[in-house]
Amino acid sequence: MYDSHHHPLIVQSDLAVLLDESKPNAQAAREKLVQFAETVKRAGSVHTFKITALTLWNAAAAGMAAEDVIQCLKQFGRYELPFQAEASIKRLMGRYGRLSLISEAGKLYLQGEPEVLGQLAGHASVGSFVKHRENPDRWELEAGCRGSFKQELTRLGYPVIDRAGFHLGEELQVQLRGQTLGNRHFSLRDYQREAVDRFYQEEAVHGGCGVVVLPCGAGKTVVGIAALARLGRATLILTSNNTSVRQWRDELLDKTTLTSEEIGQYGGALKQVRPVTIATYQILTHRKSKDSAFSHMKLFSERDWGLIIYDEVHLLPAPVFRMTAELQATRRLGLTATLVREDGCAEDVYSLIGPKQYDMQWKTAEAGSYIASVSCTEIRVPLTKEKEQQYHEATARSKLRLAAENPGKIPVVRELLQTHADKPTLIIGQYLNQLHELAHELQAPLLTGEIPQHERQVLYERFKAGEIKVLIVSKVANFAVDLPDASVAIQLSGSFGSRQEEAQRIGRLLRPKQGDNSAWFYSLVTERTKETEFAVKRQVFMLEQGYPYDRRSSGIDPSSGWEAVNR
DNA sequence: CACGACGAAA
DNA sequence: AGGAGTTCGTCGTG
Repeated sequence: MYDSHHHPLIVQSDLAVLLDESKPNAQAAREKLVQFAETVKRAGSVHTFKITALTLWNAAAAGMAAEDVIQCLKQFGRYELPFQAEASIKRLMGRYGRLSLISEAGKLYLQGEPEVLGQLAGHASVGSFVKHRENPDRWELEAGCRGSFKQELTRLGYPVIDRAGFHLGEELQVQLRGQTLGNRHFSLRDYQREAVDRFYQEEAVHGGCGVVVLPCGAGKTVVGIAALARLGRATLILTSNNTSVRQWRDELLDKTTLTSEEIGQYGGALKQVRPVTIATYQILTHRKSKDSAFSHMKLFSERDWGLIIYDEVHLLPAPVFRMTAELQATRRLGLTATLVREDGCAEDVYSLIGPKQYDMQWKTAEAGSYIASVSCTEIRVPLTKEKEQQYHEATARSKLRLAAENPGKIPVVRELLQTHADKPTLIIGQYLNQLHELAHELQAPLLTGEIPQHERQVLYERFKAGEIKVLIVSKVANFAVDLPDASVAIQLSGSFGSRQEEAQRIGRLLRPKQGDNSAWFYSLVTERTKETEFAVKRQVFMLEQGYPYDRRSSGIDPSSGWEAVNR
C-alpha cells in the first residue's frame, strides 16, 4: 500500500508545489524545498510553493544540481513527478553556467556553446548589445553594457556567469581585531566565515559579487565587515536608515582596526567621504523636486571603491539599481534576511548584485541557538454585533480600519500579558488612536514618532532595565535598530500586506534568550474581515522561513462583554 | 553658526 | 488602497 505519510508534496506540471503540512515528513520536505522554491501562499494545512527560473539559478549558484532538485521532488512527491515539470527543471537549471562574460584586453565578450548563442541570436533585444559575432562560441559586446546585458539575458531566461573580473580599488589597511589583537577578541562564527569564503572565492573567478542571506540577528553586519577586511579595499556601505549607519560605524570601530578618522558617515549634516563610507539609500535617491537630478549619486564615483556593500538589499531602490548597472566592475555584496521584494525586482538583484552565495534558514540558526526560538500565533478576534453591523455598512476604505481597531482586541492583549507576565513585551500597532487608547487602558508607556529622540532613549533604557515590562510602539518599531530586545511581541494591527513588516517585527524577538531561548509572537486579527486576508499575505514570508503560524480563536463571545477573559 | 520648525518626497 | 514615519534641504531665530 502507498504510504502518503512520507510523501507530503504534490508537484504540478507548472512547477507549483503543494506541501501538506499535516504529514509527519512535512518539515523535512520543507527544509529541502525552500532551497530551490519560494512560498506563494497557505490555505489551511496546504502550503503552495513555486519553483521559478530565479529560484533554480540561485540554487545552482549555491551548488545544487538539477538532479538534486528532481531527487527531492521524487523522494517527497506523492505522485509521479510530471514529465513536464522534470523537463522544465532540467531545461532551466541546465542553462545555468552555459554562458559567461569574460574580459580580454579591455574588451567584453560573451562566451557559450554555439547552440546556446544560436538561441540568443533569435532574440531581437540581444542584437543591440553585440558589437561583433567573432566566433560561433564567442561574441564581442559593446563596451559598458555589462550590467544592462545581464539584466536582459536574465529577463530572457538565460543566466550568465560574470567572469569579467573586478578592479581592485583603493588599498586600505584593515584587519579584524580577533585575528590580530588579543585584548578585544571576537571571532567569526563558522557560518559567517563560510559566507565570506563563498563570496570571496579566491581561486574561482565568479566570486566577488552576490548576496548573503541570513536571518535577522545572525550577524549580517559581521559578514560584511569580514568581507571588507578580507579584501582590504576602500568600501562604500549603503544601508536603509541613519540608525543603521551609526550601527555599522560602531561595529566597524569595535571589530576592526579602523579608526574613526577612516570611517565616514554620509547623510544628514555629515557628508564625509572616507576610505570606508556609510550612507543611506535615501540620500542617494534624494531629489530637490520631482524632476530634478539625483544630487548625491556622485558618491559612487567620489572615491575608487573596491567594494560596495548593499545592506538590506531587498529594499534597494530602483535608481540605485540603475547606478549599479554601470558599476559592474566593482565588487559588491548584498546582505538581506529575504530575497523577496514587494516590487518584484528580484531579477535585478540577481543580475546586478549577483547570485545568492550563501543562505541560512532561520530554523537552522534556531537549531544552532544563534537566534531565539519563536512561536508564532495568529489569534482571530470577532467583532461585536454593533461593530459588525457598522463594518458591513462602511465604505471599502474604512472597513480595514474598523477591523484593525476592533476594541475586542484589548481584552485579548490583557490575557496575553497575564500569560507572559514576567516577560518583556512589545505591543505593536498601526494606528495612533488605537495605541493611545490602549496605553491609557493598560497604563503603559507609548512610543510613537512624536516622541523626541532623547525621550525614546530614556524609554529604551527603562525597558532594558526591566523597570517597564510592557512598551507600546507604533511604526517607529519597524526600523528602530536600537529598540531593546523583547521576549513577547503582540501585533495589534499591521499595514496592508507587507511581508517585510511581519519579518522585521519578529526579528525583534530573535536575539538569543537566557534560559530556554524562547520567544512568542502574536498577531491579532479580526475575524471575517479584510484583515484576515492581509494577515495571510504578511505571513507568507515567515512560512517560507519555516515558521508555521498556529491559528486560534480568542474564544470570547462578543455579545457577553469581555469580562470572561480576565477570569 | 547651531539649532529647531517646516514642507516635500518616496 | 492609507497612515505613519523618516529624512532631506531650507529658512528663521537666538
